[in-house]
Amino acid sequence: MSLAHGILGLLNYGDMSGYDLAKAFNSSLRFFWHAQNSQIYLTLDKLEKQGLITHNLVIQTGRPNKKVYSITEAGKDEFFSWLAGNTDTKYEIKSTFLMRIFFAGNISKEQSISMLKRFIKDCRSFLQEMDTVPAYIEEYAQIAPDNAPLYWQFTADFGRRYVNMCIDWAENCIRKLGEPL
Amino acid sequence: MSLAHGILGLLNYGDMSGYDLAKAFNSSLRFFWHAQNSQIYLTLDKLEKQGLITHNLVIQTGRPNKKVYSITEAGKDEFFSWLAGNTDTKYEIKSTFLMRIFFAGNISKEQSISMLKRFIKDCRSFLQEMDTVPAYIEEYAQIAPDNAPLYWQFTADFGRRYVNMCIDWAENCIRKLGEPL
DNA sequence: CGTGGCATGTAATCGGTTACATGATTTA
DNA sequence: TAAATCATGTAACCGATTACATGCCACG
Repeated sequence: MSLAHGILGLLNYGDMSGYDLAKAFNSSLRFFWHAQNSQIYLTLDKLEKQGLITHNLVIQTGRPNKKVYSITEAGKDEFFSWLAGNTDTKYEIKSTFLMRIFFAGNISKEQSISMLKRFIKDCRSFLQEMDTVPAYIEEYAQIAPDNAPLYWQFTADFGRRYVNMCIDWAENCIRKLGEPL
Repeated sequence: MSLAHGILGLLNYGDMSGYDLAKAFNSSLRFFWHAQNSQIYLTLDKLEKQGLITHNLVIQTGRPNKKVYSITEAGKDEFFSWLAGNTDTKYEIKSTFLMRIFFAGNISKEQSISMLKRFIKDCRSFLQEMDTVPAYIEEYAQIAPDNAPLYWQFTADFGRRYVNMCIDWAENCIRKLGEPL
């Protein structure tokens, strides 16, 4: 449901191809929505059938042709009513990793500590990847109006805080399990 | 995929009905996995077809009859191999709320501040609900072995830290938007 | 007399994942 | 010459959501 609105929101900033959208989702929007490219193309078809977007085919030489999508008036209406809509917040986390921790009483303390350490390592490498994000934001800032990049940074900041929280939590777990860091 | 393993893990602690499982998911496991009861019954059927669990019908008077499920040997094998399996951590957050924030450059500053305040309010009420969690954990601790409750507390702690992080983040956003708290 | 707890499900739909398929061009 | 980038999709499947359906009993 929200992938569709994310696409509408991006197209509201400017025309893009499916490929461009996939790039945006896997860079600027990755902190709160991961999207497979196949899913993006599927959603694009659906939105077009609903009349919320249109495309025109751009013939390229030396590169594959592409479909450049634009948002329609109906699409803008839909997007803005979604944006202003009800904001009931649900606790949304689904994590197989935490499920494993929940059942870690069944495995040895050493095993669970190594799981937690692995988790910390993954978090740290994610943090490093994240350092390249400001560049993406500046890149897209060219097409977006005024204060939009501020909000983009808010979501990136959320990502950073989340991952740091994860690291703190995991270190605390290890400490409670009685092993020095 | 993980709902199934969560069910196997719970049944590994002791026999339960679908109703009991639903209660467990909506109390102790809520910090990392929310499950609809319909989905639980569906998954129960699937697991039984796969021979990972069995049930026997318990006739009750004064109450609806119930199916009490038990894990089989095959189920235990599956559960333990999942538990010890590969632990690649993905950044898993999907949030419509953050998507709205991402696009908040399109609405007024006042509107986005009120969205953030609403978010903080929801987080705080979630924190309050969470205070009743230790009780649940003690209740289930009776059937679970030794150090299991410690890990349960880890996941509950994750939930608390997450929600607190959300509050801090949102307050910081409001501050950056130039309004006093 | 109404609410909440106990208890189990079906049907329709959807959103998403995984794997597969293709193929030219640019860059290291 | 191999890898990365550009570019778009299909097919199969699955996990999950939403809405609906039923009905008794205990408690306040």
